[in-house]
Parts: sequence; C-alpha cells; structure tokens
Amino acid sequence: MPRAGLTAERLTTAAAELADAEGLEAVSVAALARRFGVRPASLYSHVAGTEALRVRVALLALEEMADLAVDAVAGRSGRDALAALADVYRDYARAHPGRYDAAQLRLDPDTAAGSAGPRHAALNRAVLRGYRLGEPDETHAVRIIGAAVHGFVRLEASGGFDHSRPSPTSTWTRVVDALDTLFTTWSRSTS
Amino acid sequence: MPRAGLTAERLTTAAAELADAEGLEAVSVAALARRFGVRPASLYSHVAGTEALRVRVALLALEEMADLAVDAVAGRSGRDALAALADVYRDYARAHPGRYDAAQLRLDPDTAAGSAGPRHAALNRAVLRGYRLGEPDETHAVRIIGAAVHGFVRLEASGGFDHSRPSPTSTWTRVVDALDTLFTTWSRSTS
DNA sequence: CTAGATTGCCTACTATGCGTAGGAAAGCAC
DNA sequence: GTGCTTTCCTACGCATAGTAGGCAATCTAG
Repeated sequence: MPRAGLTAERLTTAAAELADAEGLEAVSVAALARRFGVRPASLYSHVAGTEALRVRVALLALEEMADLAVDAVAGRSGRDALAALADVYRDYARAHPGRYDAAQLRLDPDTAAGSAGPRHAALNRAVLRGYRLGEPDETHAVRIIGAAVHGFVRLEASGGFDHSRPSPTSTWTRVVDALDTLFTTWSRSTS
Repeated sequence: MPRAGLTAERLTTAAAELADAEGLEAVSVAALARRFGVRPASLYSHVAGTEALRVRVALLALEEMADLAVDAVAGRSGRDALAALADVYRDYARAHPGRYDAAQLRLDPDTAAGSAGPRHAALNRAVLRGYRLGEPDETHAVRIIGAAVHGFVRLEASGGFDHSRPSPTSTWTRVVDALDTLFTTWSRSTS
C-alpha cells in the first residue's frame, strides 16, 4: 500500500485550512485522517493528539500574523503605523477565521514563550513608541489595543453586525481614530 | 428506585455552576448526569442535548447580566452610567466565567430575539442617550462599547495580565475613561 | 542488488461521549 | 385500589481520542 506522506508540517497546514473552512472545532485527529485518506491512529506518530494539532495551528497563525505585521508597520509611524498594525489583525481574522481563533487559545507558558507572541508585543511597543507615552502608559496602551482589536474582530466575526448599517468598516475606522486620539492625548497631557 | 427530580431549570443552574467551575467545555450531558447521579439518557426528556444545555446557560447569563445592568444604571447618567454598565459586564465575567463564555455563543436568530439580548441593546442606547450622539454615531458607540468591554474581559480572563504591573483594574479605568472622553468629544464636535 | 534496519501506516482494542428506542415503575387522578 | 402520565431505566448504534503491537514500504550498507 502506498504511503500518504504525512508530516507534522503537512498536518498543520491541512489543519489550518480545515479550521478556516469549517471552524476550529472541526479540527480533530479523525477529520485530518479522513482528509489524508488514512486511519486516525496513523497521525499519532506525527502529532500528539487533537489539542496539539490546534496548538500547532495557533503557533502558525501567530507567526503568519507577526510576519504580516512587521511588513505592514515597516516605514510607517504614528497613526499610519497604528492603523496598519490594527488592519493586519482584522484582515487576517477575516481571511483566516479558524487560524485566528486558534491564535486566541491559551498556550502554556513555555509554548507561549517560544511562539511569535513576544514579537507581537515588541511590535505593539514599537508602534507606540511614536506616541512617547512612557510607563506605565505604554503598557496600558498595549492592553487597550489588544482589547479593542480583539473585541471588534470578535464582534464582527460572530456576525453581530452582518448586513447592518452603518458598515462595520466605518465603525472600525472610528476605533482606530479613537485609539490614535487617545494616545495622542495621553502623550500631550503627560509631557 | 427514588427519583432524582430532574427539571430543565435544575439542569440549567447545575450546568451554569459547572461551567463557572470547570469551563463551558465541561458542560455536557454526561457530566450533568454524573452530577445528578443519573444515567445520561435520562436527561433527554428535559433538554434536547449538550448544545441545548449550553444555550440555556447562555440565556440564563444574558438575563442575569441584564438584570444587574438595569439595577446598576438606574439613577445614573453620563460617565457614571457608562462606568456602572461596563463594570457589570466585567464583574460578571470574573464572578461567572463559564456563564459569560456561554453568553458569547452565537444564538440562532429566533433564540436571540427571545433572549435578553435586546434588553442589553436598549440599555446601551439608554446610557448613550446622555451623550446625545444621534445616528449613526450612537450605533458606532454601541459597537465600540461592546468591542472594548468584551475585548478587555477576554484578555483579562485568558490570564494575559495575571500578576503583572500595572494592575488590570488600572487599565480598566483607562478604558472606561477613554470611552467617556470619546463619546463626549463626538457629542461636542457634532453639536 | 540484495539484506537488514527503520519507520510509516496498519489492525485491533479500550474508553468515553452523544443521542435514540422502548420498557418498567413511580407518582397522580379518581 | 385502577388506570394514566411522567420519570428514569436498559440496551443500542455510532463517532471520537488514544494505545499497543504488527506488517511492509522504503532507506542504507555493503
């Protein structure tokens, strides 16, 4: 019998595609085995199990988003950089909802430390440096960006405002404007 | 053999407690059956299945939050009302993480229409009326409150800033301040 | 090109969960 | 008590996660 050519990488990308197409819930050993025309037990030589599969998708998503974010932010500063960074997250979530969901999984500390998570944190701070906030404001700002972006993305993804007026994108613009204004104001009042 | 006295209500409250204690994932027909010392099949005369159980928890949580929100907002206006409303959501999420997660489930349109969802929308708008935003700003504002609050709560719940400085609560204060300032500014510039 | 080692995928199994069908008995009406 | 309803049961069928151990496809030595 011919071999299917399973590897951890191929399983991870297939899992990511499956997550985007049918939701993170659909990512399971059984589903992947079907996709590769192989018995479920065969996957266990390559990945530890269902949860490990989802974690791999999370790590992939974090890397992809970090790469996109680095490109988007390059050569920009201030509001431009902030908007570019925020757009990366929103656009990624719309293009890859399953991967994005996976990226929200709570990773154990070791895994998180080895992930692209720290790159995201560094990028956020790099963008914020333009506002010259200082501490602890910069930390507050990192958290607020995270909350606003993830909160908006989640609302948008859960269909809360499908086909409703005004358009989600116009609200998104307000969100980014509000963040920029907020940080600019902090910056002024502290200096 | 004595009867366990199962009812849809008792199952729902037990499911809510289980969700808060062990996560929404832990809510299942089998787990509830164990809790009541009963065979899994016995639950199906009372609830349709695992998903229905979670939806019931969601509806319960939405009602509880709406009741709390009504009380919290009563007699307040402006920033006070906004802060009180936002605090209700954050405090509820911290006290009842499983119920709060359930409340984020995507409900089918009919179920959603019969839920406390519309009460939440009405309350949000009632609080915002104090800012005299008009449309479409008021709608943007409703969405932004939702994004900011849910985003923050989610970050806080996922342990993103456990034991880290500055305290999550100090960031929360900034979030509420930022929302108040934002809406106040919109209000002025439009009038 | 063959012989042996490797390893990829298999069968077979256990355990757990969901959900359905149909039966027995507990409790209620009278 | 007799009969009716409801509650909970046993017994299934099916899907999934994961483990143990085997056969054979492929790689490597010589």
